[in-house]
Amino acid sequence: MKIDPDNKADLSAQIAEAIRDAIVSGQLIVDERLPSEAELADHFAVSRPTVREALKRLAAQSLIRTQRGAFGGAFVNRLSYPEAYGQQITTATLLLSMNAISFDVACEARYALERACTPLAALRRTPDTLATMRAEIHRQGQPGLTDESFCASDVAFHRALVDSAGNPVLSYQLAGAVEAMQPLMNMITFTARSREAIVGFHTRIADALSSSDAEAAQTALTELEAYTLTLGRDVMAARAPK
Amino acid sequence: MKIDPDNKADLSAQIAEAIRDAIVSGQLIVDERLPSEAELADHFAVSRPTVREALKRLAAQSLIRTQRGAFGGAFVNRLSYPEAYGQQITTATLLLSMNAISFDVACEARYALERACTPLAALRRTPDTLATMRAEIHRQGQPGLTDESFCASDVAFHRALVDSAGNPVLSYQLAGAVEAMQPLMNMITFTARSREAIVGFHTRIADALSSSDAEAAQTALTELEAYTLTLGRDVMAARAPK
DNA sequence: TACATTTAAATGTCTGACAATTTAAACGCA
DNA sequence: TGCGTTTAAATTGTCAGACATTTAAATGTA
Repeated sequence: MKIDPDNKADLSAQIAEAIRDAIVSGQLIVDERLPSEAELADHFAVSRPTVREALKRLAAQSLIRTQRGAFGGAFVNRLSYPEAYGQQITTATLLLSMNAISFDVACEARYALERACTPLAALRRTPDTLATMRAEIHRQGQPGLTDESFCASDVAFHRALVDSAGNPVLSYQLAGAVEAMQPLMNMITFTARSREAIVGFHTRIADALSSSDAEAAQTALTELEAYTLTLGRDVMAARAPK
Repeated sequence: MKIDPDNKADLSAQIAEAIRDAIVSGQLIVDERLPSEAELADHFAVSRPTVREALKRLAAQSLIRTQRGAFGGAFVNRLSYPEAYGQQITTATLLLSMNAISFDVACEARYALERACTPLAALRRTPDTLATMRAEIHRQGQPGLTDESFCASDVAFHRALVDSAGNPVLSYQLAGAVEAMQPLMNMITFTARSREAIVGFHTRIADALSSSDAEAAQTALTELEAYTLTLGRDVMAARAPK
């Protein structure tokens, strides 16, 4: 873990980077304990608050975890799937909300990625994931549902679809794409008719996966994409009239 | 921006969360200046170092940037694509390296995602992205190339393929999938024969995109996936003999 | 042995100070 | 007045030292 010469950037950022490099390069392995804050301060010739700021940076990225008490300290953290999901989702959500991404572009990306899952999902869907999809479809048909709950159920349905592919890396990658769309979808007011149409598409997708018909599932997804696009465009048109 | 009651978790983590919530919920908008550290310390009734640790957590996630001097301070940062790419890549790389993901699973996810891009790429590929792909193919044919350089060029080729789809959100999502594979691919020793085979697949893909033949591109990608899989399996078999 | 107590090591937090940096305002000068 | 220079103020970056809190090992005791 090397030192920092006469770089004039923030010391805490430099130190964080040095430790991060040590982790990604394998010099520090999972569950290994880092030197104590005092030792790190000594090693880098800085004060303890500066070291602490560096460690907090790493903690924010789930690269380390800290434990108080004797024989506590900072440990290299095994990045778990849930943590990775979470980071993926917040990053994707922020990227979309802060960069004026058009509904069309986000929608296209999302459905393209979901279509990538259907061949695998048709092969590997389990009774479990199918049941989840059916349950969400049923919920989406309930009359009293708010738009937000409908959206949340929509997300749950699509996550089940993605998980059906039985590939955790794929699930991780798509978590951001699916979840980050929710704020955009939440702007849509779902009429009884549009809900009915969406439930219809969902049913077709679930049926196709049940019978392992990847092609039918893709077709239904593509039609759902086109339909979602028209809904989104209506909202955008209503938002920016004139 | 609300306070924290009698939660006994780290104060800096709680404060970071409070500010993050304010950002994602839109209470704080892009380029808006946060209160000074002293004011935040006062507001949350903690000391300045504690506030600073919270701010460093947010800075590590590119949620804020800081500026020194009078009228400096912490500002809500617009998450740019390059930053998002970077986070995506480091997270995906760590997830793969720390969780004993099998080569097969990672490979499957990557090619499934890339296949999702081909229909769009066939429609929208530009002379620019095609030229990049051709250039990388040419480089991959050079004799003196090290295995690492070959890998890097392979990544560049696939990124060009993804970028051909002309959808920045899709490019962002796939950055992790493509780049995170590189450490795994780097374990492979590419013989002259395997390089020739890979260049052949790449050429077929580029040709297919040139002539807007999405189906041919998908077929070539699928065959490349199968071929990569055999290479990876050979390495894994050699690694864990007995 | 089993349980309670002590102790030591580490992180979490606070206080107060100074350094470095940057901008706006004040000032001086033609 | 107009413009360049200086000064002052605000803010983050860093440091030193201290105390509080937590945790597990070591120790003592019945």
